[in-house]
Amino acid sequence: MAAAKVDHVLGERLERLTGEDADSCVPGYAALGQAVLRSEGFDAALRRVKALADESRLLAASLLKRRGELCACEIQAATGLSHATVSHHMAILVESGVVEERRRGKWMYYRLARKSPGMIP
Amino acid sequence: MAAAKVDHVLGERLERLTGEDADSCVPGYAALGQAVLRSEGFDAALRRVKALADESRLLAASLLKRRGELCACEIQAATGLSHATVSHHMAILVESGVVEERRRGKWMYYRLARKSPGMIP
DNA sequence: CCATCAGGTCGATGGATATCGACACGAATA
DNA sequence: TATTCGTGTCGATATCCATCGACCTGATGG
Repeated sequence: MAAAKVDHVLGERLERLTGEDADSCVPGYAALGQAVLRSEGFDAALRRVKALADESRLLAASLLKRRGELCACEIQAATGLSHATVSHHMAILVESGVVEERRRGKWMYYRLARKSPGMIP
Repeated sequence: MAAAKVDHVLGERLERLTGEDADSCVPGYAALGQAVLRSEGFDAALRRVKALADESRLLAASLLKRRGELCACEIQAATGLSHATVSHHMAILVESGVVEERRRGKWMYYRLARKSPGMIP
């Protein structure tokens, strides 16, 4: 676990020379990949980046960062999309935890959530 | 530009009472949306989040964050994907500026790029 | 109570993209 | 030089998802 600082290429060649065949590094890295996939916060981070990985949603988030709070009709005006599409996008942003929503009568207001964890978990 | 602190709902209703029709807030916010879309760094930020908005690519980036540097075959082992798919994913990560690459003989090494700008421009 | 309005929901669809097999290419190796 | 090995490239395909029209839900106003 702590012995991974050596040059892996030399290590792999050494392992091969000592008897292991081509896939000498596979089991260890496969387990590491599975561990990272199941690690705390990976799913949440993936949902956050996926939520922002759309031009319209990143635009909405950027507008919220600049203006603080906007209602759905303003985001619709800024993006030029139909209200159905805006509703769809904002639901994704809210569900991912990037944006918080607040009703006020007929209007729905959106603002960025406080926390800003790094992109890469 | 600095007069946007007032409650937009009251402002919109006031505009409507003063003669403007339903789309009173549309032109201003449409122009704002276009300005943000064309603003410095928006495209780069969009490419970065898009590059990370895939389970395999986010896993690769997370592994690079933990291990510092990995070669293509190790990422292939960790993700369980074909080498063609890994090559495709790493090209996207490199092209977006999230990851840097370095050849050494037959092996291609990847590491995270230094800068980590926020997700939202 | 009825009309209007902001926004949510649903189904269909067109475009984007993740994935892989097959092939190509350069580097190490015998 | 011939051979193996790691990786890039190129279709083809299957899946995902952004978008919108149509309809529905709640709230406001007369």
